[in-house]
Amino acid sequence: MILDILEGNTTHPSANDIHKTVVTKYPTTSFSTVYNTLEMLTNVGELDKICILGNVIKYEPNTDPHAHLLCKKCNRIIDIFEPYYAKPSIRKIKQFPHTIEKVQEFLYCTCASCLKGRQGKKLA
Amino acid sequence: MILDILEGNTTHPSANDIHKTVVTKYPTTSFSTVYNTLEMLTNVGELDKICILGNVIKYEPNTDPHAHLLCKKCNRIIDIFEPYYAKPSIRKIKQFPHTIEKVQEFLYCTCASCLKGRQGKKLA
DNA sequence: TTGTAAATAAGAATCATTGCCAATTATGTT
DNA sequence: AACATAATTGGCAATGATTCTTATTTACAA
Repeated sequence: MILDILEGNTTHPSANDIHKTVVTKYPTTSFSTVYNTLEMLTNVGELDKICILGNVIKYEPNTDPHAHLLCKKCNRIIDIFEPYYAKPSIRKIKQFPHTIEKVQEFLYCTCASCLKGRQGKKLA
Repeated sequence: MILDILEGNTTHPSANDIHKTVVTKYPTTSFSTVYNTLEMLTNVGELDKICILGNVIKYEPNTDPHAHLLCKKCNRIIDIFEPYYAKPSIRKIKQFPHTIEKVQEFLYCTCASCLKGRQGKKLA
């Protein structure tokens, strides 16, 4: 069910968000199980964790390389695939050849909606 | 004193690390003061916060654009200025013109020392 | 000196995450 | 089916980084 919740989900939910959804169907589900499952799914490569400046960990079902745009006004996280994202050109780092397994790129900005003064409620 | 500790420091210390150093000279210094000072220095642009996947916040005195290499074996954070780092080409993002204020890039890897089997103690 | 504002210390509060363990469930074997 | 064993789960306590609160101290100005 956790995979179903995350499949195609672009809202980057936290463990707490996911738990809230799961308990509507399986009311006794504990946080342990949610965290264990998310950890397992991350380890097998189904999910990525993203964490912005010490806030809660969010779970990203789209593991294709892409950047995340972080709006300081509304706290929303927006996936950016093109054209900013720097595709890993690993060989260029002579000190660390062939060892980079993952790249995370965070772009701090004011999002388009907030720029136009029509952003929604600020997320937690 | 906190600025002095961080000046030229490439170890990316945490608030706790900084507090430990400060109390050797000013034994009554509280965490409140350390956190308040770090927050203030961040707000005036002297420091950047960096946070890796839910670990503690580390403080980076070098605010020049650069990437961070994160070794999974020894947990060390290494500054990378060239040639990987994608310099912000902000104008290329049509959806978000002229609004990107900061870019953070994290490269997950095994560092050169660990590759050669001579890494130091794993950091906390 | 005296009043007022700012900074600080101390510790409690918060809260996401992890750890622990007993209870439950699944799996495999006769 | 009955049993043994392993894996998963639920409940909740523990952890620990960060924030909050409040009284106290310090800095500054009139």
